[in-house]
Amino acid sequence: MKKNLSRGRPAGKTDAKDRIHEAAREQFLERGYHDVSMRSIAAAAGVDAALVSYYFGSKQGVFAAALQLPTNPATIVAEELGDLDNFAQRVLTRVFAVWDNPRSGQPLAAAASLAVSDLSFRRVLSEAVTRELISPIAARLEGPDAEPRAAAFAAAVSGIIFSRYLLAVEPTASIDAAQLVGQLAPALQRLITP
Amino acid sequence: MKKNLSRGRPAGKTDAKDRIHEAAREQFLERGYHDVSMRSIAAAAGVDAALVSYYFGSKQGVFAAALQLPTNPATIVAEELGDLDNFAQRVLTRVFAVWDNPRSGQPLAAAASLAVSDLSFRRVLSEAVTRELISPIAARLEGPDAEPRAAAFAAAVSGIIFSRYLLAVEPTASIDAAQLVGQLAPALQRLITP
DNA sequence: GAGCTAATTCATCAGTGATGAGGAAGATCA
DNA sequence: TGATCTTCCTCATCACTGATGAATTAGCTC
Repeated sequence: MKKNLSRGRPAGKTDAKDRIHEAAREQFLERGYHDVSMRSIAAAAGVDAALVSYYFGSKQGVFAAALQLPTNPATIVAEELGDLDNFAQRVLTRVFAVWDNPRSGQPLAAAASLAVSDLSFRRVLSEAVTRELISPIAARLEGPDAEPRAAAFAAAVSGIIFSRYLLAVEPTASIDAAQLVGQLAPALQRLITP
Repeated sequence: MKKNLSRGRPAGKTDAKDRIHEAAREQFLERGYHDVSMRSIAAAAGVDAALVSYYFGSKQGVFAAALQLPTNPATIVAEELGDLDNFAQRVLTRVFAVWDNPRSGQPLAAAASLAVSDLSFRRVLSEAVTRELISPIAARLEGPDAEPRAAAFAAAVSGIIFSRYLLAVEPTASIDAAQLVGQLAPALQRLITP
């Protein structure tokens, strides 16, 4: 549409890549993956659409770069794994804190929702869950069936996340986090220390 | 590409709509929503792409029609709601039976994964979960916080589904259904009858 | 047979992600 | 200084996508 009439490298320092990154992050967080286009990102950044490909390779590339996850869920587990008493309660409390915070929760939600619909992302996420969440927990558990029990715990937690943040099922989505912890923690704790 | 040279209504009875429906179902189940195009459906059905829109209105329309869910999850809950003893165990057993069966599980998985990535589908599914799953369960529960407790139960169950069938996290994805029920049922039962 | 409706293809539209060609500025090295 | 190379950037274009209006033909009703 709008011809720029200035081909070639512009004079002075260049911040186009940062502007693209910022515009991409804004749009992906607000509108999700499929409702954002290369061209809409480029337009918001005041740049030709080809430049997005030039810097980030592909749409998935921009997405991955824009949503650098600020809080790795695995670190939560690692930090709380010290002792297993009230493990469920502490993990849930921190999980809600992260996901309820827009700065960290929105990117996580965007990434998770893409993972469900995209095969290659799904494989990455599924392996990460096993490697960084389930295995460390299982290593601390006593008794038989450590691995499946840890997996059951992870599944339950991800279900809460799924319902509250991805599907937004009421009343789970709107309820106070502390109250939710109170209701869930005892049952989930039983999964790992029966 | 291939010109047909025969415009207008063809002679004889017409089964084009059924062929489209069948081709759509096949492709959606095998390749998911985004990797299937109107044109690929039409080609498989031996028909012009515009005919798909003509019969089903839109891509979402074909999708919804093609994946008429063969087993409504709500009926499982309704049928098991008779008494609350071992409710968790019975529901889990039936849930796994439905999702492990490809005929019913694949469409459910396809629908769920689209719901996560598409806003309008998400609203529909989220309201359906509240209306058809949580509210009926809550109505049977005694004590305070019936609604949130029912929601917590639904969240936990959907988490198992999410991990096992959508993300396919190991070992939850490959483990025997009966064993999974044994590990999960007691904890989940506590959510609805503490 | 006249007219209406249903079924079908075709042409076309605006939009998508991606890629190669080319141009202009800066960096490097003689 | 100048020649060459690399980086940054736009433009044109490709093969697709979902969608829609026009044209065409068959069957139905009166």
